[in-house]
Amino acid sequence: MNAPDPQKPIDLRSVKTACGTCSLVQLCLPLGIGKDDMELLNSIIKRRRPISRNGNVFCLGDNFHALFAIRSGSVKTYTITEDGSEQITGFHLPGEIIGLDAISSGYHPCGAKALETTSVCEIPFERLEELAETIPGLGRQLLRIMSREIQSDEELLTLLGKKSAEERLATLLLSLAQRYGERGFSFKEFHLSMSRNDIGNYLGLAVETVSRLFSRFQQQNLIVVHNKHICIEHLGHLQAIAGYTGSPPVVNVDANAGACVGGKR
Amino acid sequence: MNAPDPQKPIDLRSVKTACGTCSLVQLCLPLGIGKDDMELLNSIIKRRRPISRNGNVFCLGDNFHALFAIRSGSVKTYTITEDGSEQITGFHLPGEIIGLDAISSGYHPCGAKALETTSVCEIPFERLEELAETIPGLGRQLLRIMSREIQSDEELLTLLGKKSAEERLATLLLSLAQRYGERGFSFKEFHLSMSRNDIGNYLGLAVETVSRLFSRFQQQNLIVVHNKHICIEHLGHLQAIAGYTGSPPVVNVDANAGACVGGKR
DNA sequence: CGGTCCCTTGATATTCATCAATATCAGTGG
DNA sequence: CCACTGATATTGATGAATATCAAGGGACCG
Repeated sequence: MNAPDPQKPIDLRSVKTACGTCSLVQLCLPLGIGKDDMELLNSIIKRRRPISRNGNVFCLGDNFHALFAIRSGSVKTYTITEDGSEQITGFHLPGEIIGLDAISSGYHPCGAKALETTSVCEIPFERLEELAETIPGLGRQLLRIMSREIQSDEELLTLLGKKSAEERLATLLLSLAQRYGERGFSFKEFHLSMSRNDIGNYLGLAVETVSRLFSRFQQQNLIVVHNKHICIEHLGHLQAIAGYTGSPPVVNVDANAGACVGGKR
Repeated sequence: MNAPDPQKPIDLRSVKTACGTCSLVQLCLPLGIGKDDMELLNSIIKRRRPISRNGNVFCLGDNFHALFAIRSGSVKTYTITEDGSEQITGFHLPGEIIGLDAISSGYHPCGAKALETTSVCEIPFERLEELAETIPGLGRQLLRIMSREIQSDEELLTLLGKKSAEERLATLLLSLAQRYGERGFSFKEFHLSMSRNDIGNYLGLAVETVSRLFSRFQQQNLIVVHNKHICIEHLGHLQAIAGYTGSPPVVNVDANAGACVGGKR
């Protein structure tokens, strides 16, 4: 069930113990804070026992009291629309923080469900805020993480607003490839922990369309698909499909626009 | 070129525009911080001269050095995709903070352009971070604002991923109505500062579709349209179209799922 | 081994984009 | 005030992309 780990980048035992020895430290909350401070952060974090597939990390509507960092496994976050259908808002891999959208309202506008057996670190938010007052680097990193989340949501907006079905799936595959790569796994060969249904839901497509696209991509020798196992054969070509036309993006189209108010370019 | 110097103590203009007397204080950054602290915050904020229609608040790719709060007018934020086309990521009204997506990378992944004559407050980010270390409430409010942004992006994702053209336009109209209402304007009658093109772009629809929908909504007596002036005639019906089916949304569909790990409901 | 769920593939339907023509609006200058 | 121009908006006709419906095939699990 678990993804293959070719280089064994993650020693499970050490991951279990503390942020200081967690291999995800470069991706996660403690990035850029000192050893002593890390110890403090470590002391407020609760490591929970693994959640099995389809288990909830938190539920839609839950009171917000903590953020969660994914230690291993993977998670989908989703909302339920007024008519009862689900919209998946993200797939999350180890090192990513979920629950950020709940800070403002005090309850979770999204639910989070494990796609496979998953361990998470629970980070009580009040204590995190207290800590951030004494560790400036921590507050900064939290802002950076939230900013990155906003940025990635914006990319997803573009995907849903402008891209064709082909472009959408190619973009998702490349995103997963890159993120697996950043985590020490192979970027060209990985396991999809989510169902076709989830993929379609996330990309705003019908399941059938997703299925057809996988078939088409395979026919074109872009990828090899075996159930949930994906192998990317032609990264460049896949990037081309995802929207890298190769043509240089024209940044400032309108010549008549005034200069920017805020700042030098 | 430069904004009026906020340091001068009893300059009428600065008094007029200071956070302490700004009508947007309930919506904006200073919410929930004390009078003295407000003065501090006020001292780092630069008020810029108005930007005329189509002028840039900041440009795509600019180095990030400040957030901007909208004081009056309205702004669209947008990215340019690889193939050179624009995707609008948001319309922003007074009291809203833009530029949050630039914190993590240090440059602006979105541009921001005035839809009409617009004034903004420039909030240098480094100084804001310094200040947040001494004013805990400020850091908290910043997190809340970012969280709200994430939440609203997620709603937009649902809109683009699941909703029909009709639902999308109705949702946008209701969102604008509500936000104008919160700002003390009429919620049932307002002026669209953006073009049909912008609306279509934002909603992931062709201009022609938007135009047809306006016509159809008007035929159905839901709204009255005069160019850019909108009057909502049947709020309830519009809400129904936007997705409020009236049927209670079933929150926890799956009975077999495990209990939530994080927290009590 | 049988049942269930998930995935795939084909045929048809629908929504919305695109193309094209006209209409309206906002400036500009005579 | 009017005529002129370019941008913006509306409306109709057509087509393409993708959803929906339907059926069969395969994987996983007890």
